[in-house]
Amino acid sequence: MEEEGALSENQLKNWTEEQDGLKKKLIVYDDFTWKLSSSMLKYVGGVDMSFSKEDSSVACACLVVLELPSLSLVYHDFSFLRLHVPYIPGFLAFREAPVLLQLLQKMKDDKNPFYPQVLLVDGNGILHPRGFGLACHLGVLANLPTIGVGKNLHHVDGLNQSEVRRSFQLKENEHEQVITLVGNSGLTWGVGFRPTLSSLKPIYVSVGHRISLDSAVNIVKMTCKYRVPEPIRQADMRSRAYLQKHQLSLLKEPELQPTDQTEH
DNA sequence: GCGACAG
DNA sequence: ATCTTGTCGC
Repeated sequence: MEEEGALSENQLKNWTEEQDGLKKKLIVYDDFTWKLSSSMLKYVGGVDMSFSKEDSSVACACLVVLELPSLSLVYHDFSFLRLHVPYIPGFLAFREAPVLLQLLQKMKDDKNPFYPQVLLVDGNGILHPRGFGLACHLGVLANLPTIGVGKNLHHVDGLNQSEVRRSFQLKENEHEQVITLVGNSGLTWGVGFRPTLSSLKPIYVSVGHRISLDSAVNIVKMTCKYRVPEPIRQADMRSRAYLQKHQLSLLKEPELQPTDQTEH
């Protein structure tokens, strides 16, 4: 009834090799036909997952699509399932990417007109020990522009959460909404972002796939009503609500198949 | 060796 | 990730 325990070193090695292999396809500049400044960007997707506290292998994945500039919801879909892969820092994609890809693929198969032009992912992009987090992983496999959004900082290349918060407090930065995350190596990994100047806890935005950091930050700005960009926030709230409503029946079914339910 | 470590 | 109400403040 629980997820698998510790993984073999071989598995981690295989996963590392898979990340390094997929990383060769990563594109970190704007690779799309629409223009941010125009009204050609209409459909922004968001994905998130919630988990049962009784059985952490029971999960609900949610994909939403919001329409710009109103940020109104035009699509949402869920998948309820049992996960058999544990969460290991640096390997989140192997736990969450399969079901999220399935939700995207279903939209594509249905030729749904609201298929997202860009996807916001709860989890990092290149802000990752090997420069290939969940947002990159999803972007490459779905061949879709993606943006990574972390609610906590994954400590990479000497980056440190409290230091980022401190630099937002500096007087020279008191009017800054964005702080570039430059590691000890001199590489830029992403930005710390605060939706309001009074926000104490920033979010961390990094390039996923087929987008530049500058464009990624602009899209986050366009979709941020609260701390977390609205597409991810909607996917978060809806996956949590769906889980709480249905988990009783799910906990009773040891071998329940993944079930999709589209509503819109 | 020890601690840190997206969700 | 998950638990969890009210409450203080703009």
